[in-house]
Amino acid sequence: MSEEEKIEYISSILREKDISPSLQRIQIYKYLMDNQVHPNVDMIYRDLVKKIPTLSKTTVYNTLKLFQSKDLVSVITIEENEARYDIHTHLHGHFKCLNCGKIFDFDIEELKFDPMIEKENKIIDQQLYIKGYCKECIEKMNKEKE
Amino acid sequence: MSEEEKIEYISSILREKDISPSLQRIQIYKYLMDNQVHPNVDMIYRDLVKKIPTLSKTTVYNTLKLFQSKDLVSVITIEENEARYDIHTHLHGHFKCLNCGKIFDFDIEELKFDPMIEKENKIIDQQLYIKGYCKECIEKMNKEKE
DNA sequence: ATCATTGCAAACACTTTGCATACGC
DNA sequence: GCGTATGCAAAGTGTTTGCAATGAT
Repeated sequence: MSEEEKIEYISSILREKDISPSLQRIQIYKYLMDNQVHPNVDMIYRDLVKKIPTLSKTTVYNTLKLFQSKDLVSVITIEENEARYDIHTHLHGHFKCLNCGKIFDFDIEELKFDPMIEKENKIIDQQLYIKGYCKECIEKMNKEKE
Repeated sequence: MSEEEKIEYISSILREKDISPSLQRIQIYKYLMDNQVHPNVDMIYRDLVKKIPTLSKTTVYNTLKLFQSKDLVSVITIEENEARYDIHTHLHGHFKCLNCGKIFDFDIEELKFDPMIEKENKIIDQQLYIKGYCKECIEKMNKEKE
């Protein structure tokens, strides 16, 4: 997809949700598409302000809140101190390495829990978070031991 | 279990983890035992300051951090803006009602995901969060419609 | 011209830090 | 008496709010 095509594609997604596709909104959405690393507000701001020098953090906050309310992005609260954002896709889990801080996705086949939960309550969003030590950090730690 | 027995029991748990069982620490642990509603720091502080008038929020923060590091409590980050605390027990999920704000536990039989995740990485903690509308709120909303 | 969007600055809320006081062995 | 635990006050950090300036149709 060319850059222009991508922008047109994003614009159509936004229009479908009754969001007027401003420069800032398109770029924030594009950033989330291109950088699926679950960025926080600061990362989004610091990278995009290079392209849009007048950009303010408030706009990033406003836009993400808008996207959230329209179900375009989901918030990941695996970190205790800050929100991270993810383009809304299929159900997947998030693994956070307690050593290097990296957060990566993994596929979930199925979440098995008491079916009454689903029957009695209305589920809007599900998040599975796993914390631990990632493959790379474990290997590094093992090497250091030698 | 009598009150004294409970305090003795908590003291032994703390001592096992090399934590000297001070009045504050015992009462914070007891609060988490007695009130399994996933309180935040403010709830713990507001209730306990009635019993311990000199209590400070700093102590609540310090103590919870200490308990966390000793694996006595787990932090629930289902809320975007604040941490909630839970006595460390068996694996269970948390459901948060987007209407009334209540958070309740539910049992998980099994978490099914790619076994490579478990093989390659070291899992320390797992959290499953579900957000939606709870039974009571759904019933209330349906009644209001009539 | 009007309405929506943006962005600055200030306010907010939760949490952490520095340091002096108080407590326990 | 000495080391740890406590608690006040201030600072820090992520986020929200109020409002004026800007932009789009």
